[in-house]
Amino acid sequence: MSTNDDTREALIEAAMELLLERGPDAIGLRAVARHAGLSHSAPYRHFDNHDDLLCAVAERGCRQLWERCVHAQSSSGEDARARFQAIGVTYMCFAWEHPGRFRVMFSEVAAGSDAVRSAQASIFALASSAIAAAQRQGHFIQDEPQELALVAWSGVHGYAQLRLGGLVSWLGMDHEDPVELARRVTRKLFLGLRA
Amino acid sequence: MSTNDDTREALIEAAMELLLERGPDAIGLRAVARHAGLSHSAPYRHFDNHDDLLCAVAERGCRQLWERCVHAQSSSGEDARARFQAIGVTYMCFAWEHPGRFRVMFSEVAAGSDAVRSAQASIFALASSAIAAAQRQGHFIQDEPQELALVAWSGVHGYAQLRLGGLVSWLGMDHEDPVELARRVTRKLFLGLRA
DNA sequence: CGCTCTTTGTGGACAGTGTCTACACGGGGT
DNA sequence: ACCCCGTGTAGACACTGTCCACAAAGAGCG
Repeated sequence: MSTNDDTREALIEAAMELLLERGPDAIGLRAVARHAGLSHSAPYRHFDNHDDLLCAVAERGCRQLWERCVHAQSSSGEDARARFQAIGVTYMCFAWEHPGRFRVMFSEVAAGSDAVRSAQASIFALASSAIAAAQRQGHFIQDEPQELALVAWSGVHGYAQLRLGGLVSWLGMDHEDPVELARRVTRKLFLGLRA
Repeated sequence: MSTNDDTREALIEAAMELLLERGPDAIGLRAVARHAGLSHSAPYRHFDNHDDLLCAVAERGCRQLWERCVHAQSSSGEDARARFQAIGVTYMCFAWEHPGRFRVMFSEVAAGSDAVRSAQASIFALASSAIAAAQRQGHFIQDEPQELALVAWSGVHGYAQLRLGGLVSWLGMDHEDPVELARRVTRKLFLGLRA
């Protein structure tokens, strides 16, 4: 319930560590409290719910991803198309490097949280404005930017999700450099499949 | 452990009903057994594990989706591009109509099962061969079909996943006909974003 | 027939979980 | 000095996954 708190932060941090070490199922309310050196019911002073904790973790993950995307975009020159591609590649690599975080960010309970959705919306807005810039430079087709962003995000997100599901390694493509593969996929999304 | 069994089928069926009515979290081992009118430990005669049950329903879901894709493809004419698009639209609509099933099919535990992965591979193979056909008709670019299928599937799967996450309704696009929207997205994936 | 052995189902038990409630402490405002 | 209120604790309850020991029921075989 509280807004400004220190132990709340410690609990989220403990949850992130547990998530990193043992995956999403390890973030139980009691396990997190134990990991933070607190009693089993302490978290209820800072979170409504188990789901509430998960949403806090998801929100933090979204903000981290957003930061990385912002940084990748701003450090890749002036060409709007390159900037846009940098966002996509960063997104894919984030999912690849932090599978647990990514899973929580787009889990079912996270989907029901307004805070998480607004954090996701920031990422979407970033992609959307990058697309608008690329449109102004004449690289992208002249269409509703929102819808283009939806399509682009679908491609990037789907690739990330399928990779987490093990598809890429099942296809025998996992020996490739993840960054290079991500680049190829984003380029194909950009160019389309049409002959 | 057993291979041919009737109650095993009943348990899976009970799990599917529970999944439909109350979502993925409702498929507990005990809850499923109760729903099937059995004792709490009966499922252990037919499944190794809770995860094993989940994988069985995931596998069944994959096979259902595969059947629907096959049917959609075969009942949409001779044009290879239309056949390919039919698969994508069917995939998106399946996720939209059966969100619980879809979530289980691509959950973390399902990703660890060989049976599920081979069921997913059937879907991928379907898309892959549809792409090869479209290439032969000159509709698709001449590139490794496997990689094209990966990109196409990424787009379709990502859209489905994001829609489940509530993104589409958050964008205010949920008043549109889902089939029509799915068509637009697949067309954009086909055409690409390039000007 | 009677005897085993395997399969299937049952209930009991244990640890672990989410959640609620009752209690203890400690600092800030009146 | 007093009393709240925010924070932390332990206890309890129902529920879960999992394992174990047991019962019934049938198959194969002397």
